[in-house]
Amino acid sequence: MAGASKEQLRDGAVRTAEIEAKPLPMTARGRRSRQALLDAANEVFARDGFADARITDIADTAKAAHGSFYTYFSSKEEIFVALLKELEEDLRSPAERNAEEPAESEDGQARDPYESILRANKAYLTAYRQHAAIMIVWEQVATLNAGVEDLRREASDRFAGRIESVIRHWQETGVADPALEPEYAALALTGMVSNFVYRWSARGSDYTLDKAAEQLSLLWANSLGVRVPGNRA
Amino acid sequence: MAGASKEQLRDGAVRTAEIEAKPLPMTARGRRSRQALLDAANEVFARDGFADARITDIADTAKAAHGSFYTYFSSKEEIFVALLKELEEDLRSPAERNAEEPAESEDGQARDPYESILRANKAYLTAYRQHAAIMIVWEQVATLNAGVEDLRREASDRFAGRIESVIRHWQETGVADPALEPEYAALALTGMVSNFVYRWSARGSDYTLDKAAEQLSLLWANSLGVRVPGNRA
Amino acid sequence: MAGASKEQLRDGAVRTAEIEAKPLPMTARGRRSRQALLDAANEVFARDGFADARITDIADTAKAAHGSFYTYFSSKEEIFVALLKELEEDLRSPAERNAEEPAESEDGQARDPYESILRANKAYLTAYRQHAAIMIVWEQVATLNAGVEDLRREASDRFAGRIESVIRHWQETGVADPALEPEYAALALTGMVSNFVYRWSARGSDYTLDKAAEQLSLLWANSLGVRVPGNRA
Amino acid sequence: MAGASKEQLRDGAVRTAEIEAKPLPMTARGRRSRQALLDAANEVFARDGFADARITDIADTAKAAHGSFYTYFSSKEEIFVALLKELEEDLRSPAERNAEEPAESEDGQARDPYESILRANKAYLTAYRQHAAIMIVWEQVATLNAGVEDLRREASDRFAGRIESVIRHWQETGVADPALEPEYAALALTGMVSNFVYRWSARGSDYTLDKAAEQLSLLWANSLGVRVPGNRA
DNA sequence: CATGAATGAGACTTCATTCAT
DNA sequence: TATGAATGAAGTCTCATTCAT
Repeated sequence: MAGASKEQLRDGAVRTAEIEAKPLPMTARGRRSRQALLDAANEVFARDGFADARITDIADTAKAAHGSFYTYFSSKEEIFVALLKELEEDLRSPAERNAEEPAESEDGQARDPYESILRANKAYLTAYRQHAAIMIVWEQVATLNAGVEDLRREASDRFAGRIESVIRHWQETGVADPALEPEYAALALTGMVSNFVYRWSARGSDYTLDKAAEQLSLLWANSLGVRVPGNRA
Repeated sequence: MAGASKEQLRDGAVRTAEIEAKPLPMTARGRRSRQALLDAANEVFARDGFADARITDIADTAKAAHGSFYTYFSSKEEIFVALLKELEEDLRSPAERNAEEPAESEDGQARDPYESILRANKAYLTAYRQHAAIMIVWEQVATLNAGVEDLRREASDRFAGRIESVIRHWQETGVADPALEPEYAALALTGMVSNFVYRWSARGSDYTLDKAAEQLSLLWANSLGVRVPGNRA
Repeated sequence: MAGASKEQLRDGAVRTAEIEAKPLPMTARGRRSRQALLDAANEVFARDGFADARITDIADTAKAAHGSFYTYFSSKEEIFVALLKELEEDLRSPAERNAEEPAESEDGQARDPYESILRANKAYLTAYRQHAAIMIVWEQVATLNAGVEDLRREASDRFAGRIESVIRHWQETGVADPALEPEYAALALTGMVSNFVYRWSARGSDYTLDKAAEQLSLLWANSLGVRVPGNRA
Repeated sequence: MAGASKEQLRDGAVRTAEIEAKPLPMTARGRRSRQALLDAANEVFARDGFADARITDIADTAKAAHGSFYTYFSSKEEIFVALLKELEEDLRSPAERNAEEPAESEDGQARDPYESILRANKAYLTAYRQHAAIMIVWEQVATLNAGVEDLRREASDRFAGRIESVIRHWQETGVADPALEPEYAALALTGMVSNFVYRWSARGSDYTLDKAAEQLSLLWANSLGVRVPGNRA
């Protein structure tokens, strides 16, 4: 009478209690095992996608017994979400730390708008590239699961929101085209970059990162009406 | 998706592309059954995504016996591809027929570039909107299966390719920024639109289609350096 | 991604729909298979009890593939309940048909009260004996599952209720001790019989059915104050 | 109860009876831990029944590590038997001490038979009531495991045996109906009481203990032919 | 002794696919 | 062709029990 039976018999009332996330391990050994499973999950999800990833494979890859998986996670969903949260930290560092830097360059001058755009795009492309496989899976799963969808929307809204205020600021200071709706523009332009890198990763294209960053930034700058140094009047 | 499926997808990456073993039905009754299955598949894929769609559900939705499915299709992949081919016809009509029109308006004048962009975007948004759910699934499956991936790349390359030549033409005629690489720009801009409509569908946003088309076209025109009528110099 | 995954991903909202009982089979072959599973379940439950019965064993006993079980039942609980319902029919026939007979014997005389008791007890013992193993399991499972508990209570209340009115009638006609509360007495006396037969079955006792019926009836008659023919004044 | 359990129960039927391998703890701390596990087991068995009780839960409830369970007990069966032995002490005190009292009341007169019955029933109902949940589990497990079955039969035989001699004695002294077989009567009447209290516990009935004791005793006395003070001739 | 992590056998379920009618 | 029952491989999850610290 493995598993299901108890719940079924007792109307689930007694022990169900929603989806109680497993507690973090207390010992160092436990932490190592949990981390090994997360690393393995990253590898397996990246390779097989969400739907085809098997818990068995994750455990095997982590060199753990099947059952050990359930010591730390209660489902494929749960480890996937845990993985994304870990990933977010990584992404926030390179991608956002940059944006949080002062708007001035080293020489104390206000940073040139085009240069800001270029730096941001380069940072984004770099970060995405590094985690491309799992990012793609993330995008795929987003449509299926509310929790994941939220994480994703949150992440992209945070980014788009920052861009939106920058655009607004540039409009106020006469740098950007006032005919644009900052909300639409921010959504469209951030989407342009993420879609570009997605397709770029999906096919084995041979665009270089620098060239891509430069072209995307040029489109971005033009579209906003931001002057690009060294470009035609 | 028990067991078999994974293998199929994997093998599919290698072999699928041109299977389509089952012959089209000869009798009217047969054609009706096949069409019912296709319609049902559209509904089920749109609702459940590819991985979670069950052949059982497709058959049930089509009010056919499970076994009947195999009279017309030999796998989930096959009916999915058949569905996409049907879909492409629909998409080509509104979205591309437009683009295939002569570049001149009725009065014999060369069509205004911005107007071209606006028309194209509006047509694309309209078509995508109509088939949003299945388009999203298409995008998801693209990474999993080579046959589907090909269909998808083909479709978007066809579109991006056309844009690419337009840009090239506009650069030659001094309408568009010569600093742009047409290939990058076409990929990025078509991606911008498709990503926008994707996110737009995913959330229940309340942007109107006209406003969205206008803003996207404005960004697009600006980014290329195409003059927008009635906008600041 | 077998089973669980879909439900988990989609919040269970779409397809869960409570516990939709499987439809009865449409073909004769299907009916035969279903019946074979029920018979097998009877055998397995009787031998192993509810908790230790394995679906695998039921399927094997019925000479069906594991998966076939799920064509007709969706869980161990469901087949168990189906089995009990079938059992009830059997029990009702010998045990109750008897009680529903006219209160007069063939010669047109009002039936002797003691004789009524004896006949009822003998019928009950006979029926219970025949299905002893599964009845015991029924009693065990009753505490665990609300649906089964209800079935059981219903069955015994129906029996106790009938006894209660008989006692009341005998009290009114001066046959039975008026100091008794019919409700308590009915519960206690029906319980006495069912408990007796339960313990009797559990151990391999060597009491004979006739002797047991006679002794139980004697206790029963005495306790109510019903005169027993041939007994001391 | 994954896998192992079934075998254990089966083997248990053959071997269990006298295992009790683990030695009692030497230190005070050890004794406290053991007792905490027993108390926890009582709670968990009462709530979940035997088959669904998990060692994990027992350990958790006792606020002990899972591993600690095995310091004191080597299986679910073992702790269950240990628990029953503890329980028996409790039951023997109120229920049997009473019966072991001299058959005379304080004034030196032989105790009235009806009064004896009433006292015994009241004591039994009280004791059972107090431990109802675990008693029910006991009854259920009895069919599964020989060791437990023995304990149970021993307990009820001890009780029924005593009743049997009382009946025999009353028959010899002309107090009870000589047509009764003392063995049957004792089994049936003790069963009547235990079944009554069982059903009474199972449903949330509102019978009072005193009323129940009185009615059961009345039935009991009547059935034996024992004169009930204050009742009709 | 206590702890909590690790193990793995075993049971459950699903569903694509085949087949007899 | 249509039907619906049968099959079984594959994957999920649980939990008693062992073990290193």
